[in-house]
Amino acid sequence: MKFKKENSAGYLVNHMARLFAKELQHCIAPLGIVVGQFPILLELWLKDGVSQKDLLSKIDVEQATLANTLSRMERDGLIMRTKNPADARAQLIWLTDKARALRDDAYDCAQNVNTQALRVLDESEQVQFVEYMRRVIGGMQDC
Amino acid sequence: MKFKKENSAGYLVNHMARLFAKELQHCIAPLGIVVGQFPILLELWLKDGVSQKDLLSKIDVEQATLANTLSRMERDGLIMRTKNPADARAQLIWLTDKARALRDDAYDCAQNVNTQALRVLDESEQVQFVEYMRRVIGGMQDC
DNA sequence: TACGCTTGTATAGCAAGCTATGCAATATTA
DNA sequence: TAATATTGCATAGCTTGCTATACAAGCGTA
Repeated sequence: MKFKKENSAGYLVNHMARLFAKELQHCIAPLGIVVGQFPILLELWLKDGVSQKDLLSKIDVEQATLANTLSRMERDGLIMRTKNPADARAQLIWLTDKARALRDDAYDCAQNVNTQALRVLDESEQVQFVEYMRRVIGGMQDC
Repeated sequence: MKFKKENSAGYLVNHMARLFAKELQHCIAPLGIVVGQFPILLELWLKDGVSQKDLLSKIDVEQATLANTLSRMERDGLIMRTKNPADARAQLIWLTDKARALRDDAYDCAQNVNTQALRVLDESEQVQFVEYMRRVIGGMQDC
């Protein structure tokens, strides 16, 4: 009848996620971006001029979450939207120069947070840890 | 100059945490509770009649987050607050009978979610995974 | 072509997290 | 004891996430 949170994967995962987010937040705040925008920027740095739907397929959040985050990014001058000539419902999403310029610094932040966070594990443990997470996520997605 | 989210611990941790929360949410919704209340209930099931400060020391969220969640729990009839005779600033937090009755079902939910989520790992991998998380969290807390 | 289904996006409304700040009650100290 | 500092909690205001719903534009089909 006991339940120890220190042994509960769910509890630990939640706690760890908040610690990661806090660290990343700290590092990217000076760049003028926030954590929820990060995955979107990662995709747009690879390729912009895409529809919201295209973006959605590459990002693991719900459509409504993406739409809201995009609104804030537009407000903050990180993206611009143009008409999609092929479909009047959709728009094309473009990075601004400002957002483009942040890329390398942002990459560095993410790398540093990961490195710092995983420094308590040795090289092979780190690989295993990431591998475990990928497997767990994979298993949870096809339910 | 590349940054792959599939290899980024931070990205995976965040994604995994949302999947866990979604699963737990699903399971406990019929009980009339929500995920943010879970850690608080876990502590109160062990011992209630405590101050907010006592609770805070056992729960890994900020004070403001706890205060807000407690308000919603009071609204939802899960807790009651009484005056603390020893200190007029503080209050004592008590579970209602309704909340007390949910305990075993809630434990089951949490156990089931953990079991399901980790089923892709074998016994020893599960132990390692949890151990890794504890170490990472430990390392991130004393920064 | 007109009707209805599907698709792309937006909006409403909520929970849960954060930082920053306010404020009254207690404690400390000059 | 009066002034000041600390403590316990609440509130404001924001982001990020969710579900549910709305709605216009496009598509398919009778």
